[in-house]
Order: sequence, then C-alpha cells, then structure tokens
Amino acid sequence: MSHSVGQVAGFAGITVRTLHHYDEIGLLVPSARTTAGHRRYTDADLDRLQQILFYRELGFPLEEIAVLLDDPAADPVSHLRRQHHLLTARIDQLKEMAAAVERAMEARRMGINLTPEEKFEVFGDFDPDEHAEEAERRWGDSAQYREAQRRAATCSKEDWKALRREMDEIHGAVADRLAAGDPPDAPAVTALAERHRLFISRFSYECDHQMHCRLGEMYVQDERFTATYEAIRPGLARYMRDAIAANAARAADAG
Amino acid sequence: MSHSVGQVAGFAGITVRTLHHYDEIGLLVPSARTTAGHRRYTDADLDRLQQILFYRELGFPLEEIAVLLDDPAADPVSHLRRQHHLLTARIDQLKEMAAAVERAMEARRMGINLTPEEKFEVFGDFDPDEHAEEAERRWGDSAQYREAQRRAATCSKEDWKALRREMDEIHGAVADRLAAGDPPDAPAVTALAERHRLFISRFSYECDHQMHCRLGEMYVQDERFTATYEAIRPGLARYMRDAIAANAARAADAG
DNA sequence: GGTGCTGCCTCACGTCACGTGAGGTGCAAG
DNA sequence: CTTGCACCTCACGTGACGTGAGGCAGCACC
Repeated sequence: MSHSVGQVAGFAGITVRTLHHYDEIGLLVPSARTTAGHRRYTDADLDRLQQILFYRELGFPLEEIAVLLDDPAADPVSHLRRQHHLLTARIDQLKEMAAAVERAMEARRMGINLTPEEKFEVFGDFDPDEHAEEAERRWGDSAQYREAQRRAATCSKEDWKALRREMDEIHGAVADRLAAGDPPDAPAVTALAERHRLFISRFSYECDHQMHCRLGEMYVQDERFTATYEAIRPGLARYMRDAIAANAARAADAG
Repeated sequence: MSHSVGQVAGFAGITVRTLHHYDEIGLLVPSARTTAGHRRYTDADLDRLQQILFYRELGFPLEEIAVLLDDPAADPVSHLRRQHHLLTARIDQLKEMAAAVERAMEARRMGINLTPEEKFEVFGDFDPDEHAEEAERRWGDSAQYREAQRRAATCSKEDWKALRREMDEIHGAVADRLAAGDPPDAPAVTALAERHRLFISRFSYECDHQMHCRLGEMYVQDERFTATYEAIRPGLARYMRDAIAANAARAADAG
C-alpha cells in the first residue's frame, strides 16, 4: 500500500538522497510518516514522482516542474500530451544533430570541408542574421587550416590513396551506367549502390540502408556534395540517390 | 582569423562566462591573448568548442570531455562515429519514452491502468528481477486507486459517456466487418480505421497515420490492449492493426 | 581633452540538484 | 543483547555555471 524511501528509490532508479531533496524543497512530500519519522510514499506520490522524473529527463528545473504539477488546471492527459510534444521535439532535434554528424562524416570521407556556421547551427541557438558580416570572412578559408584538417583525417597517405581509388572506381562505374542509359533500379546499378554502401561501412562508418538513403538525399540537397558528383558526370547526384533508394527497396523486399 | 569571447559566445549560443569557465578549468584555453589580456580564439579552438558542446549536449561531464578530446589516439573521425552512436542511442531511448507516453495516453483513453513497473521502466535503470517480490503486490491493485485514476481522467461523466459510446460504435462497426469477412484493406474498413484515427485526434491527442500505426502494433503486442479488443470479438486486435496499416498506406498513396 | 559607452578583464560569492559523510534511532534476527 | 540494516537529520562538498563588483582599453562625441 505505501512504500519506504529505499523501495521507491530502487524502483524509480534514483537515490534516497534525491527523494530527501524533493521532500526538502516541497516537490514531492510523502503523504505520510511512520511514528519513527520514516517517509511513506503512496501510489499517488509515485504517480507524481513519475511525472517529476519525466519532466526532469526533459531538462526542466525542479521549481518549474513543481509549478507544472501543482497547476490545478492541468489534468493528467494534458501532461501526457505536453510530454509527448516535448519528446518528439527533442527527438527531431537529435535527429538533426545526427544528420549533421552524418554530413560531417561524409564530408570528411569525400574531402569536403564544412563552414563554421554549419558546424554550430545544429545547436539551435544559432541566428544567421546575427553575424552576417561575420560570415563573410569564413574561418575555414585558410589553406593552412584545410591542410591541417585533411592531415588529421588521413590515417596514412597510402590508405587514403587506396580509398580514393576504390571510391573513384565506384563513382566511375555508376557514371558509366548513367551514360549507358540504365535506369537507377537496374540490377547492375543497385549492385553498385550496394557496393558503395559496403565500401562506406568497411572504411568509414557503419552505414545501413536507411542511413545510406539519407546520404543519397544529401547528395542532391547539399550543394557541396551535388557539385562533387556533378563534376564527375552531370546528373550523377540524382542518379546516385535514386540508385541508393532502389537498392534499399530491393534489400527491404528481399529481407 | 581569430575571435574574441563575445564573438565566439554569440556564435556558439553560449555565454561569455561559460567560455571563461572552460578557460579556468583548462577545457578550452584560447590559443592566444592580446597585449590587453583579451582572449583570442583560433579556428582550431572553435573546432574544439564544437566538440565540447556536442559531448555536453549528450550529458558528459566537462572533465570527461577533456579526457576524450585530449586522447591522442582519438582522431576526429572516431569522435564523429562515437557521437553518431551516442545520438542514435539517445534517440532510441527517447522514442521508447514517447512510445510509453503513447501507451499511457491510449490506456487512459481506453480506461486501462498501467502497472507501476511499466510506469518506471522507460527510465532504463529498471531491473525487473531486482524487486521480484515487490512486483507481487502491485501498487495499482487497489480499487480505490483505480477509481481515483479514473476520476482524474474523466473531465465530466457525460463527456466520458459520450466518448465511450462513439468508441464502442466504431469498435462494433469494425467487428461487424470482421464478422462479414471483409479484408482489412477493404474501403469500408479503412474508412472505419480513419474514423477511429480522427476520433482519437479530436477527443484525446493529435494522432497522425504514423502514430496510429504504432497504436495498431500496440493492440496486438500489448496484452492489455489485445485483451480489450479480443473481448469485443476474437481476432479484432490483429484486424484493427491491419485495417489501420491499410488506411495509412491508402493515405500515403493519396497524399 | 574630458566624458561616456562598449567590451573585455579578474575576483568572488550565489545557485541548483544533488553527493557524501557524520552521528543517531528503531527494530528484527542471530 | 548486540549486530546489522534501513532509516533519520544536519551539514558541508561539488559541478557547471550565473551574477554582480570594480577596473582597464579603445573609440566617439562634444
């Protein structure tokens, strides 16, 4: 029926001290005490604790959580709605950060440098207008800096050359299929897409079909990647994306 | 070429004090100072700051971040890989939390109560074996508590009754289609699924097709929901899920 | 050439959400 | 009966900054 601090702490994955603290600041005052002064938490207290931990996980300060939970106009359902909203927003933000990391990895793999604006913009607090004239003299424009970047990315010159050679080979083969007029979902083309994916997985980072598709989208949407592919052969960026998508669809059907 | 504290702070969306702090603890010491003692941050410093903010966002303590970044055996690519790994892990965790919230919302909507274990298990630190005997006397088993829950969820008795009536009507209509032998993707059935979705959106929480599909999965995977549907008519849980999926596919094709 | 403003500096104490003992109590088992 | 365990209440420590206080550097304007 009612529970001790230790039980609640173990149950909720927090420490006893945390419960003491929440009691001290009035955020979660146990509904009862034993004659010996031991805290006793009821089921309603646990419900409240669950809400507290949820909002805490989402980064709310404890005082604010108290305000939210003590709001008499807020029923449990409205809390759930708000939590769901906050969660999806946070998930989207993290997905953008993950996409930024993927961009950075892919850029490194292909030897492209990102501008500093792009480096920070994933953190959200970034307003491009705020430093318009600052953006002019781009930090990454020194050849010396680019060289340092490149050296850091290169394990050894020979490794790097081998990677370039294989990548160029794949790109060239895909460009040939495009020139030959093959559709992007032709078996020969999706096979090349698969080889592209496996190549990345082996030498750079684990790349499943979903991530590979995101890369493909990037090739047409990010002008730096588009430029790289269009330089090999006009239309190759889109063709690569479509081939990657077709290969993913093929794999999904097979699996 | 090099930047002042104010510039960097504005750029990265942090305060000047934070940069001072990172300087104090040796996490990010600017490469240079002017004769007046003003901090000057180079491009390499900004790269490091970006890494710092990334790891900080992922919840690392500053001291640990310093260790990570000062590890001579860690090249930039390994950082990116680790960050991507951490991000996807965090995203998965938040997705599970969101799913738990969806379960809670749907449970409330359908008048089912979750056990306290289920309430806390999304926080991850939860080990079911750890309190096996504790699980026996489930907190939610008191009729009094369930009643309190139900009262809290109910805006007014009449509202609640109206909702029940409409929901029962939809469920009954779907059960009839199942009894009639209609396939789940029959227009009449997907129309009912769409009505179900809109009903939830109107009276409970915004429910797009994607979320609706997750709900459908829940109906067959979560025994409490399964039991609720099977009680209406055997096979209805799966039938609902398939109808919902078919309706979502139909909407995707149309859109 | 003073005056004021802005941006930077260095202490140094405040805060939030706890962590970490120190020292004492209640009670069930050996 | 004492040993052990879980609980209690101070009370100070900590991490990651926030928030002034008091002061210097350079530039604009009167």
